[in-house]
Amino acid sequence: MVPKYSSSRENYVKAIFHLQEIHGTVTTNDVASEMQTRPASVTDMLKKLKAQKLLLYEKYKGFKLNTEGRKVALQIIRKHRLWEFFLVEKLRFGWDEVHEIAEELEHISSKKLIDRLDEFLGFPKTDPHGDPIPDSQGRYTISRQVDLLNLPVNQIAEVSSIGDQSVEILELLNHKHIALGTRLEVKKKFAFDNSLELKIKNQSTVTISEHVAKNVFVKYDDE
Amino acid sequence: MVPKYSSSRENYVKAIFHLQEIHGTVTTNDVASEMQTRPASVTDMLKKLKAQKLLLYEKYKGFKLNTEGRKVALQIIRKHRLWEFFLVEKLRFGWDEVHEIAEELEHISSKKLIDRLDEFLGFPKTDPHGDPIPDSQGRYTISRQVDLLNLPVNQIAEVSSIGDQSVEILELLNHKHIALGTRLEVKKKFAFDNSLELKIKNQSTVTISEHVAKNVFVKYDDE
DNA sequence: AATAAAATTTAGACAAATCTAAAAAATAAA
DNA sequence: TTTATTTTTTAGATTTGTCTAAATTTTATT
Repeated sequence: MVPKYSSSRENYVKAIFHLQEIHGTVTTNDVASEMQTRPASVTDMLKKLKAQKLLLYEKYKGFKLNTEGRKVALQIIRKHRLWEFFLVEKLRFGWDEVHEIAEELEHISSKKLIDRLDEFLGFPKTDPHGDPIPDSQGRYTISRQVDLLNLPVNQIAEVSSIGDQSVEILELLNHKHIALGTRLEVKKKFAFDNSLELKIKNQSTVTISEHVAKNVFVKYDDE
Repeated sequence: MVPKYSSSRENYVKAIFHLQEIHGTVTTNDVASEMQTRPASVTDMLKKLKAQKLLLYEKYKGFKLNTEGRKVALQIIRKHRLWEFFLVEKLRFGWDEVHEIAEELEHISSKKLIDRLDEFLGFPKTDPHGDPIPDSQGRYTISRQVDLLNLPVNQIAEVSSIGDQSVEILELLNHKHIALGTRLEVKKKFAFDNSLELKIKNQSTVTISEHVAKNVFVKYDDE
């Protein structure tokens, strides 16, 4: 009934996973600065993670998680993001205040708990920040979040957030039937003023200015 | 943002609180056997708790929590019981499987989290085992859980659990309109066969056998 | 009241996670 | 390709929580 890995070990695995997603390979200093700790402490932990067979590591060379390590990382990320979703959707927290609490909750060990929570929340695909939530097998779909200017033409996407929170832009978007969750695609880009022509799914075709496009963020599945 | 007390310290405080509720005063051996640890470890921790001013302790004498210690204990108990309630009511766990998970969740530090959870759950007064949940100030109403044979005559009480889980007893109780949460009182006790006459609140008067009475547990506010 | 038994505490050790300061290895620069 | 710089690792301490074995204090029993 004792957790397989300590909170500390889990935090290292999570940090390494995060860094190797960005840079491919990971260094001791990277981890130290990511985790606000000392390089010597990182080295100490690397040895333990290697002994536990979560890590490919030879001293003075770079390192990365092996398959088992990635599996562990994805389960922690799953827990973190499901708890964040819970805090925002059920307990009415703002998305800016949930991270710290989820840092604690992600270390609760029960697998059954997290699977039941997932079900209770309706199997959400992304957390309140738009990041994907791995399923109980660790599978997830990478969705990219970009503003409309950077959305490839003919790529179907879903509105995930609005940059500018002014009443004015919301009024404009509302008029054009664009809201959070709306599925749409860019049909044409006009180089002259960077305005866009959008096809709102199952709806009309509308035109928006560069200024608006910059403030509408969408996500779409990669590949 | 670091928790004020470690999980280990919190577990000791909780155990001491539990024991002093039962026996008034607490001994080193009591705590050791309650926590499945060694007396020497208890002594070590007592010193730390005393240094932290949670405990009245002189060596070789007994000890007990001071006001601050009791406050801390009640907040942990509050968290434990609210999480148990959540697990049973929202995530459909059985009450026999929630204790261990709540042992972990009770150490999550955010006060705001627990107050929001309390609100989300509708400010429940008791956990799934019928034990009282302290409010955010640590106040709670003691309710006693007894079987119907031991319920004083004319004492209004609420059905809190059923001992025997057979289909047969549930069918019988269902027929007599007795369910979890039903409010009732004992009007008459027949010494001949220990059968009881009950008044179901806002409903009929019914008679049940000793066998049934033994398996129906109720709770009522003390004093 | 003296002694036996039980409870409690101390002394000293250990594991986990962290740190500082110094040494070693790898990389960059002259 | 030496030398200088940066990165990484080691050596040795520290803190927290735990343990065993021995010593001490309290309580119970003749």
